[in-house]
Amino acid sequence: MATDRLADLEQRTRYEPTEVEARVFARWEEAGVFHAEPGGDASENYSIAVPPPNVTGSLHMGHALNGSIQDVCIRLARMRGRRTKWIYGTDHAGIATQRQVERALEQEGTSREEIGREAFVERVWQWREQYGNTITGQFKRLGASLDYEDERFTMDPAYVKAVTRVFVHLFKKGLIHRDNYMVNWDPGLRTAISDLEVEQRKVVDTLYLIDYPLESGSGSVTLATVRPETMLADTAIAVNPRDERYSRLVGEAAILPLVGRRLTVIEDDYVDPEFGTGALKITPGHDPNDFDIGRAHGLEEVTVIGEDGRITDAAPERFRGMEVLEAREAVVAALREEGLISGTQPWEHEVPHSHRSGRRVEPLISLQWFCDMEQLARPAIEAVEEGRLRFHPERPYTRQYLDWLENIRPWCVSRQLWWGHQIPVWYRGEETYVGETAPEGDGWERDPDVLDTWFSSGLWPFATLGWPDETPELAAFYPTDVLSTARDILYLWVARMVMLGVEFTGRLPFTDVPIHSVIQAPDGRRMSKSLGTGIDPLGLITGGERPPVFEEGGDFPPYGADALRFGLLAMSSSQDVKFNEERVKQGRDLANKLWNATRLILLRVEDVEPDPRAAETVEDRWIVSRLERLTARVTELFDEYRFSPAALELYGAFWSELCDWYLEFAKPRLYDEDADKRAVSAVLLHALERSLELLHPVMPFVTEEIWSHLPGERGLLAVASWPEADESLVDEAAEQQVARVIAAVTELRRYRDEVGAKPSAPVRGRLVADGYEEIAGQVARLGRFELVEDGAGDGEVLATVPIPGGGVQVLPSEAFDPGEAEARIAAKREGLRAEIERAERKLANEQFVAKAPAAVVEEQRRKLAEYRQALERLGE
RNA sequence: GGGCGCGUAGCUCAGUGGGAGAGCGCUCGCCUCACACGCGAGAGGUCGCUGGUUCGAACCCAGCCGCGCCCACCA
Repeated sequence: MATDRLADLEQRTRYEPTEVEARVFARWEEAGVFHAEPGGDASENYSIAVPPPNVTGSLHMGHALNGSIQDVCIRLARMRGRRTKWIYGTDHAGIATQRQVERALEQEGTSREEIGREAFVERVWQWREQYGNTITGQFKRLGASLDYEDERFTMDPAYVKAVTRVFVHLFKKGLIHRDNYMVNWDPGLRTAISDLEVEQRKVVDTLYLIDYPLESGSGSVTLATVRPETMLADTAIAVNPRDERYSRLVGEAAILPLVGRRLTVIEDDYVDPEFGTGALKITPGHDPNDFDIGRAHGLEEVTVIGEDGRITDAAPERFRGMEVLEAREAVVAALREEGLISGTQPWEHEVPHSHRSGRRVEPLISLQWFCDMEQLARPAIEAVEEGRLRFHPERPYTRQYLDWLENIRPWCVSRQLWWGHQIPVWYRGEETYVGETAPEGDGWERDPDVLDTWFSSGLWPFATLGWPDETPELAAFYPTDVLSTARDILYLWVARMVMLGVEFTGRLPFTDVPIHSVIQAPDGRRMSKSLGTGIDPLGLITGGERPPVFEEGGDFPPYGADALRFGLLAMSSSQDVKFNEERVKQGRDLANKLWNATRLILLRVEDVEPDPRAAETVEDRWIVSRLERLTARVTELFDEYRFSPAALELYGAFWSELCDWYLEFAKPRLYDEDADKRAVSAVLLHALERSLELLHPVMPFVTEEIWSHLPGERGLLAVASWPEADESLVDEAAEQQVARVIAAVTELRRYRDEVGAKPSAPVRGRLVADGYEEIAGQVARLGRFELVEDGAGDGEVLATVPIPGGGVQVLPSEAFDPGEAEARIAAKREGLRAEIERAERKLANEQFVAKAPAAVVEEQRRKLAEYRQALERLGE
């Protein structure tokens, strides 16, 4: 059996992720390691609620990065022995999902209006059945150790109950009310959207100057607007009270062209006398500022643009039914005809657009449900101020979060959609009923609107665990620990979860919020499906066509999930970064390196227990010590949510220290058939075991696969213990000594390279240096020198290669022609002289010696002495 | 309009007060008995610019130039 295991290793000289990953994942699932039965207390358990992807969505780069980050946290906690649950589920994603199904209906030549609400909602459920689990398979492919056995959906009956409970509670508390108010209307989706779903885009419009004749007949007032069509809804003209140019007009009236309405001239401080003509047309029905001014002055609110984006019957007949842009042209033409346009100019400004449909937002007065947020915001602010809720990195997110909450405005929660949580309000005539279930009696009609998707996602961390029922899951896993996200949904989702979590559970839903990079396309543009700049993470895992955003074409090689995870973690930080395929390649190479280092070790070691205390040589003590430091460092970085440095640190330590140096140091003992290999075997197995443990959260597949090849019965790595750094194994002396050996070997290799020594022939030399007693053989072997004792016939010393603590005298040999070495020695002397001069200058500076810390000064003195010695040896 | 961030090797990015780093790319030499997805050696940065603070600045401060993000109701 052990021989089978080794034969397998012997044959596979390359790590093949595709073949391994499916098999390893199946082992995890069979063992049930991703699911934890509720028990214990939330404070000792560990949980994360995954940001729920859209039901019909598929894995994009953001999911892949965020999934990798969360999986690191989850696997780390699991290895630390905590009862760990990564809460899984999907979001019904109101608008996005509804749009997909609408498009499908359009393909079939029908529409949601045609089939009716009930049938439409039924269709969406079918859609979800059909496309709803794509992403589950993709998360598994990534190796995400989510609790797939316990999947939630924001439209599950239990979740609906939670949403309803919350709405009713907030209503009874007086925080939710219905009002006619100005909202952001998306004419494409035909629904109201919240302020957060609006994005400002720079647009060049035409600014029109329009003359409004005065009622008195004595001239006119000129007004500026970029939206002439809205003049049809003007109900006043405002000027600044301190603006003397207009003071005689206050209280007078103008006549609205094309309409004939009488517009009183009012005074309001909002108007900037410096801007435009200093007079402002007031359109309370179609402009948020004018709306406020209108309410303050009790002006009439006229609506000329309807929810369908067309001109309403409130406008003169000739404009009715027109689209907004059509109406704009018609109004301008009509005004021109009357000679009332006194000028135009191009006008660049920011215009609100719908984040979802991309359409220009139409500010409209509409009857909607609003939630007052100020009261809910207070504890959410305090939690951050008191350090109970932390963002990582702290800057700039803490400040941004606080600024937003401190200036929070009412949240428009109703949406004119069919797919979502229908608002639990019923009407009968003038009566309104708000409750968790339909009211008794006939004639009640339910409010047709649904709630903003973010209203239900705001309950995610506790509604997924069964709230409002007091379930065992809720007791065991709420509050959760971490909420990982990109910054784009900090307000939209994170802040709202905090507010609602505190309001309904009395506790923060999580305590730490790591915020990761947004990964851009390689050309620096946003990754987006519509721009064609998206990169499918699955294509990188399994190998697939390289999308056109890459300069080079062709297919991705099958990098594997570990490589993608490593790459994403290594390339990300808090800053936005361009996608970098090289990092993924680096991850693949690391997996292969791990595999092959394993082959060397397992095919050569004796069957002993891994044991760092078996170290017998200085190199052994060195690697053991380095691994302890690595353990401490990586643990610290993970705990600080600094995944990129952690991944790179692991890579560097494993590759350079373990593979490039320690494995080379170990080879003589491994390959010597007569040697007692027990000590080196115990240390090698320890080094491998420790490396696998530390790398497992980042690269779970390859580490688990290798783990299964280790000798002995050891169960799954996924549930092995996370190592704790052991101070007593840190060995300063060994670290210093091996650092000198490494420097010495590098010097010798460089010398060989520069004098053009034949690759296979050793250079003869004599070691004249202190501190290499135990390890001179290693220096000679790795530096490819043949070190001889003093003796007759050594020949002339051709040169001295300076190494820490002395030098190596080079003696004549077959390896190279001595003439070629001279230039190199001269250059070396030059370099040393420069170093000596720099150090001398620094030490001659009295201020430096007086004010710099003693250790810094001492270090300079030490270096100076070292360089002087080296120069001396080179025959200055 | 307000706030925040970035500008470091050809490319992508680390690095917050004591001699400039990584990966890839490049040059030279190696199929050396784990790995060519490899091994060894090397070249390559006046750390955006200008001042200042400091014994000492990529790092702290001020200004400028160039990019980017967030927030905001100036027609």
